[in-house]
Amino acid sequence: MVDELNKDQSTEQKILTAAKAVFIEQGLAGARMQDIADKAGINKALLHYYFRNKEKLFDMVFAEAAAKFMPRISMLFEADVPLFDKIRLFVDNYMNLLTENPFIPIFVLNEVHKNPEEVIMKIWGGRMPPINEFAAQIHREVAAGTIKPIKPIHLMLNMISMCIFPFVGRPIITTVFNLGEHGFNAMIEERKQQVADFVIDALRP
Amino acid sequence: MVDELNKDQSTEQKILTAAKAVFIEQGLAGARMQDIADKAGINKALLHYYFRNKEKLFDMVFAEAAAKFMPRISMLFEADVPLFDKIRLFVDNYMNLLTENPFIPIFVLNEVHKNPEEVIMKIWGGRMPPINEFAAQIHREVAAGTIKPIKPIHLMLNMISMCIFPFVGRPIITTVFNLGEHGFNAMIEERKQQVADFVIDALRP
DNA sequence: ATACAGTTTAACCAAATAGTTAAACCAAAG
DNA sequence: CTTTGGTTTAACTATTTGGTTAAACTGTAT
Repeated sequence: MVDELNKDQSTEQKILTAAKAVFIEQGLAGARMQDIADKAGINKALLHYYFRNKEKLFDMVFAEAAAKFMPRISMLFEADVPLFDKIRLFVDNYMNLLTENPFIPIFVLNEVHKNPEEVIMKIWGGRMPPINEFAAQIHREVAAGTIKPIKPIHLMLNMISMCIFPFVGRPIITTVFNLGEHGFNAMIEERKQQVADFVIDALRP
Repeated sequence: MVDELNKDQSTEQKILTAAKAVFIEQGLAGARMQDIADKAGINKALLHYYFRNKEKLFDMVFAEAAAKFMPRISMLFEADVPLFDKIRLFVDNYMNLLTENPFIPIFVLNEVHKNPEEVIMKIWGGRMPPINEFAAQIHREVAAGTIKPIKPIHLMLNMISMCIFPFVGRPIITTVFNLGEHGFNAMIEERKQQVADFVIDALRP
C-alpha cells in the first residue's frame, strides 16, 4: 500500500509550504486563498478540506515562523560561556538562521505591528524569552570593568539590530548599494565576522 | 469670504492625515476606504470626490512618508565635517526624525517588501541617495589609520540598523524588555547618545 | 467487487469592499 | 435671491474573496 501518512503529509505539507510562501510575501490581509491553492498545485475545495479557514492556516504558518526564532536565542543567551564568545556565538548562529529564513523577520514584525497584543500572544503564550541571565552577565562584566559601561538592553538591541535589519531592508539596501543577489549574499557572509568584531571592539575598555 | 484654499486644504488635509494613519497601521491591503472616511470625519462619497481611488490616495501618502526620510540623510552624508562628528550628527538627527515618525519605517519597509521594483521606483524616480561621498570619507579614514579597518557599507548599515530597528520592533521590544510607553521613550532617548558612542568606540584604533 | 479517503470540477452563496450615482442640503459669494 | 461648490444621504453596482456544496472520479486496501 502507499504510505498513508506520507501521502497525507505530502499534500498537507504542499499546502503549508505554499501558504508560508504566500503569507510571507503578502501578509495575512494581502494573501489570497486561491493563490495558496494555486501555488500548492491543488484547488480551493481541497484547501478547505485540509484547513477549515484562512485564520487557522495562517496561525499554523505564523506560529511555526515565529517559533523558529525563539528557541535558538534562548539557548545561546543562557549558555555558560564568556561574554565575547557568547557574542560571537550569537551573531554567527543568528545570522545563519536569518540566511536560511531571510523573509521571516519582516513578515513577523509587520504582523505584530498590525495587531500587537493578539499576535504577540500567538508567539509566546505568555512566556517571555529568558534574557535575564544574559543581562546579568553583561552587568557583571561592566561592574568588573572587563567591558566599557553599557546597559544590557542597548547591547542586546545593538546586536539584534545589526543582525536583523539588513534582511528587513534587503530590497532597499540592494538598490542603494547597487548589489545583486550575489552581492547581497557576499555582504551578509562578511557581516557574520564584521558585526561580532564591531561589537567586541566597541566593548573593549 | 471664507478662505477657499484653507477650506479645501482643511478637508483634503483631514483626508490625507486620516489616510496616513490608516495606511501606516494596516498597510495598503489591510486599509479600508470606509475607515479612512470615518477617521477623517467624512463619508465615502466625499472621499472619492477628492481622491479618485485607493491607489492614488495611497501613492500620495506613501510618497510623502518615504520622501521624509531621504533628504535629511543626504545632506548629512554630504556635509563637510570630520567623521566622528558626522556620526554623532547622523545618529542624533536620524533618531529625532524617527521619534517624530515612529511607524514610517515598518510601513515603508513592508510595502517595499511586498512589491520591491514598483515601490522602490515610487520612492526615488531612479535617483539614488548620494552615499558615495560618505563612503569615500570612511575609506580615507581607514587608509589614514584614523579608524579601524571597516568597509563603508558595513559601517553605514550598522549605524542605520541600530537607529531604525528599535522602532521597527517596538511592540516586541516593549514586551520582551517589559517597557511601557514611557520606558520605551526613555530608552530611545538614551540611545541617541549610546549608539553614537558605541559606533565611535568600535572605530577608534 | 466494493468501500473509502483523497481529489477534482464547477457551480454557488454570502460578505466585504471599492467605487458610482443622483438627489437633496447648506453656506457663502455675487 | 440665485448660483455654486463643498457636503451629505442613501441607495446601488461590480468585483473580489472566503467559504460551501454536491456530484463525480481515482486509486488503493480489504
